[in-house]
Formats: sequence, C-alpha cells, structure tokens
Amino acid sequence: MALYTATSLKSELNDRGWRLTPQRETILQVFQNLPKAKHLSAEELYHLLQGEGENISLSTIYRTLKLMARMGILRELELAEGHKHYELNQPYPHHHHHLICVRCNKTIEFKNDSILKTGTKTAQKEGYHLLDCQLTIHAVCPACQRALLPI
Amino acid sequence: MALYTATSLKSELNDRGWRLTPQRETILQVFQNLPKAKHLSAEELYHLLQGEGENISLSTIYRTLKLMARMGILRELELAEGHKHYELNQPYPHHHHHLICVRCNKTIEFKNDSILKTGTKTAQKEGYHLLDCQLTIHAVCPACQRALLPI
DNA sequence: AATTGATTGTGTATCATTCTCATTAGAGAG
DNA sequence: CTCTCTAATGAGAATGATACACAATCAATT
Repeated sequence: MALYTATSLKSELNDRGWRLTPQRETILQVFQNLPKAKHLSAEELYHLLQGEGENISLSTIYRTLKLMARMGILRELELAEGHKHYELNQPYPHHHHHLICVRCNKTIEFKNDSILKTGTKTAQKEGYHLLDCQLTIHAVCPACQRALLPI
Repeated sequence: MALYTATSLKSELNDRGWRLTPQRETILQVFQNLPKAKHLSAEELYHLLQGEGENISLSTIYRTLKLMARMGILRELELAEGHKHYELNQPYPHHHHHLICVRCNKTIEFKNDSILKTGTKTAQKEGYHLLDCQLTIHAVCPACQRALLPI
C-alpha cells in the first residue's frame, strides 16, 4: 500500500529476480495518473493505452495486472460487470470500499477507517502478510427498489 | 438473511409472480444441509446433485444460484479459484468473512460483528436494501511467505 | 380442467482470461 | 561495453465459466 515510483518498482522487482520493463512502467503510470477512485478493466486499460499510442498487448496487460495485484500495488475489484477491475491500492486516507446494486450495477464508494484496522488485525493474527482488504456490500439501490423489476 | 423453508420460499417467489419448482426446492435444501460455512461452485453443486440421483441441468443451476443471490438467500463469494462460490446467507451469529492467500488460495473464515453493522448502516444511509456484506482480505499466508515462490 | 406464462433442458454462443511458443530484451557478470 | 542468461513480450489459440435461444414442460390461478 505504498506509493510507487519507477525506481522503487524496479528495485522491488529486481529483488525477486524480475525486471522492470517499459510496459510495466507505463501501466503503473496510467493508474497513478487516473482520477482518484477510478478503476479500469483489462480491456479498458488496453484501449486507453491504444488511444495514447502505446501498443501493449492484451496478454501483457493481463499478466501485469495480476502481477501488480499480487505485489499489493493494485487492488483487484470484483464489481458487478462480470470482469475484474483494478485500481491503485492506496493507503489510509484514500482507502475505500464498494456498495453495489445487484440489479443496475450502480456502485458507490465509501470510506470506513475501522475496516482497514480490522483487516490488518485479522491478517496479523493469522500470520498473513496483508495485501488488500475490501468490504463489498451487495444491495438494491433506491431506484431499483421502486422499479419492482424482475430479479 | 432469514432461514427459508419450502413454504416461505414459495410465498416469496409467488409474491413476485414466480414459481417454486422442485429444482429450486432441492437446491435450497442442499445448501441448508451443507456443513456450516461450506460453500459450493455451480459445477460442484451440479456433481453433488448428480451423485444424489438428482438430474438438474447446469443452466438451471446457474440460473437458480443467481436468482437466490439476488433474493438475498445465498451469498455470492469471489474467492481465488476463478469461479464463484455460493453459500447460505446466514444472519448474525453465523455471518463471516474471508481471508484469502493470493498464492495458494488457502482461505480462512473469520467473524467480526462490527462489519455487519457497518454494512447495514452504510446501505441504510444510501437508501439501499442490504442483501449481503462481506469483507475480503487478500494476503500471503505464512507458508507462502516462507516459500519465496515467484509471484 | 383449462389457461397462461414462468421455468426447464439441451445445445450453442460468448466473453474474460490463460496458455503456448518463438522472439526480444532487462540485469548482472566480467 | 559486451556477453550470457532467462524473464518478458506479442500473437494467436485454447480454456473455462457463464449466458443465451428456443421448444417443451409444468406451476399457479381461474
């Protein structure tokens, strides 16, 4: 949950015998320049990069997203769209959670300090090294309650 | 988050113009007879039913799992295996959360009363009708920390 | 018992993600 | 700076979970 620069990313990769590539650096930058609390799917990141003239293959994007999630740099979000989203894994003041309407998929972000504390304490107690903790609330939004739509 | 019987399931379905079918009743029973905190994937449920001589098609299983999750009867869990798992959505004393090792996928369940309160309050504040709230912690387990394995 | 439309089963389609493998290119050693 | 080793990439194929289409069935209501 730290802020990464190209240099710190490089040293963390090299420590494990891995490499800093232009693709990885570019992808990290994209997430760092993203508006706060904005998240991207693999496909969205792919097209965003295409639009900037950066040709990084979809395979590399999938590999990099998974790698950075496992390093704790990115959070992997399972929202309602049927595919994963990723966002920077930011520390305390920006750490947030998601309230999702299971009908229209509308998603609201909210903050709660005690949850991160609970997560940290729980991981610690079991000897786990914490990467991310997120509270996901599944619910029906006001509009969909009124709509009385099927399912 | 209530306990369902065939009758209460039927009335809740009928209220919405839907029907109680033998397949739906059977699937609900399977989850109710499952050991506490055990969860099933669609495929696992399918084979479990086959073993009991119940021939319910995979399509129906997927449809029913999604339906019951949207009704708040089941919880949809996104663990680490790449497919969803389902379990009974049980009230307070049994409500729990998951601590997942992103490397070996080992999953630990834990309880925390305050999280459910937080979820309830958050949903309420936004006017959402709560179905489920779950804290998911991604981390690296002690064994995988020692293993120093890639990724 | 008749009617209506929700539900099922079968097979097919789709879509996200992973895999394969030949090629490229970081990182460390000398 | 050059060499070596092997991680990483790109392109396309493969996989696997899930959704869909549609004809046949059957639960609920009259």
